[in-house]
Amino acid sequence: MHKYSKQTRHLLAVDCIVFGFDGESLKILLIQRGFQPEKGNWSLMGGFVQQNESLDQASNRILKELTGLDGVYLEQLHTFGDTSRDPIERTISTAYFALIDIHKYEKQLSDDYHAEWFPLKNIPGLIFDHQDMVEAAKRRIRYKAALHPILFELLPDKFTIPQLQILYESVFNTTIDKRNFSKRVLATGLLIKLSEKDKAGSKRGAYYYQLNKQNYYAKFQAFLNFIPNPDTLLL
Amino acid sequence: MHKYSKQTRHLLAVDCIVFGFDGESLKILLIQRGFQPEKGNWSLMGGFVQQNESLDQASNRILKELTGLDGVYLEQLHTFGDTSRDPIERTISTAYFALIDIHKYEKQLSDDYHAEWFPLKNIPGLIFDHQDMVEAAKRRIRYKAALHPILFELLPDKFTIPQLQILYESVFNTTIDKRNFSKRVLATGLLIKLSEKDKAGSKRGAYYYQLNKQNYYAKFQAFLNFIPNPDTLLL
DNA sequence: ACAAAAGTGTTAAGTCTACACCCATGA
DNA sequence: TCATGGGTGTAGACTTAACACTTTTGT
Repeated sequence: MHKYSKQTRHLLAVDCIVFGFDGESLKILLIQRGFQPEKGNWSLMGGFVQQNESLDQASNRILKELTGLDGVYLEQLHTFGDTSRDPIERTISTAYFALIDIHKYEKQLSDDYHAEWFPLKNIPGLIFDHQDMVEAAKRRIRYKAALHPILFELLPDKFTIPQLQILYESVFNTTIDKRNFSKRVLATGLLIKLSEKDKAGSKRGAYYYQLNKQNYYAKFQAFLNFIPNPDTLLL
Repeated sequence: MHKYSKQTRHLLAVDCIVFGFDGESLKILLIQRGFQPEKGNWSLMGGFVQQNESLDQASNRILKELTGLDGVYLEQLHTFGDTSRDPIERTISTAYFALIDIHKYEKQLSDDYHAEWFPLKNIPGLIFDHQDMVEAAKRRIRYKAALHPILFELLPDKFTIPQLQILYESVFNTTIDKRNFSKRVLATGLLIKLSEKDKAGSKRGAYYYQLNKQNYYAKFQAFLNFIPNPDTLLL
């Protein structure tokens, strides 16, 4: 059969916004672009989609090539298609966002890949429309986290309730009463209490918890409502 | 400056899922594909993205060309990029969904464009991965409508509360107590009661309401909670 | 012994759900 | 006059928000 021979063909890229949490604030991972134009400027992890790979495959490949990350939470965000978003040549880019446990990869990212973490409040100027992508990703992660337990993807396997609370507080830029917070999270049935304690944050130590993976997958789509007044959310 | 000359270029399409509500059930609009392959089979409204238009522009153009629709609610849904989704040649497609007042366009759509409405429960076989797109759009509209007042886009300018309730019930495939429903919707401050009544549905007649546009835009992002138990929702 | 963070329970306010009757009208 | 759909209020259950003290332990 014939091909669609009369149609214009386009450059297609994928860009990845990688979120991490270091115990204090939400951060995103940036690299210095390795080629012209804008060589040396801060950029999301991006690359062109090849002929024989799907978009999901492309995002995974690019993330792996540029950061070594593999098998992480990765979700399509939005496709950015303004005609002049890349000044060299028109390129449509599908943005993905990833959530990772920052500590698991910290050294590898900086040593091997020269990627750097920037707190969301303090992002440097980015190339092209990457700033817009970051904004969209921030909105999406907030929106989704208000309803679904995705933020666990940012924590290590074992974590404490105070750590979890700080994460929620920093994502939503709010403060939550710790009594109410712990009641809520425990009521979800998503956490398994371990006997071990984390003594790093205090003398007394805080109990470690683990995700109950079964309940996690089962309840992933259920609404959560960890956040008292989710009025400021945008889609 | 140079172009990205070594990179593969791709065919890029846009497909639109158009939702309408006829007072009984949610429907989507389909057309019979006008060219090979799969000529004559049911299809979403789709077309290729041209060199000098953004994705948003492309979706608006294609919708207008194939249905005459213009200025309607249109939102990007997801980009489908599997390598073999179009058997002729690899094509990446960004899906958009539209919400329209079905009665406003009914005649024009069938007479001029030979587009047909199908109830969501009874969609014919569709070309390529259009079935997946429809599924994704159904999920998205439910999800978003559970939280934001988008369903008003499906109603005429003046509508009654019973009409609105039937719409919500059919989108969520549930039944809602009418006393609680009207309390809820009125409490949002989104509705303006008119003195006129709709006598079509009953002898007594039901009051018409209009959207309070100011509050609508202001509260669009606020969570609503019209739906009693939104547990079955997916993103 | 004291500083610093962890852990826990109660009460009042607010919200949600379930539920039933009267109204207006055209046929 | 009666059948049909429209419109409205309340009480009990439940959920949420606000709030403070005790525990543990390293220094």
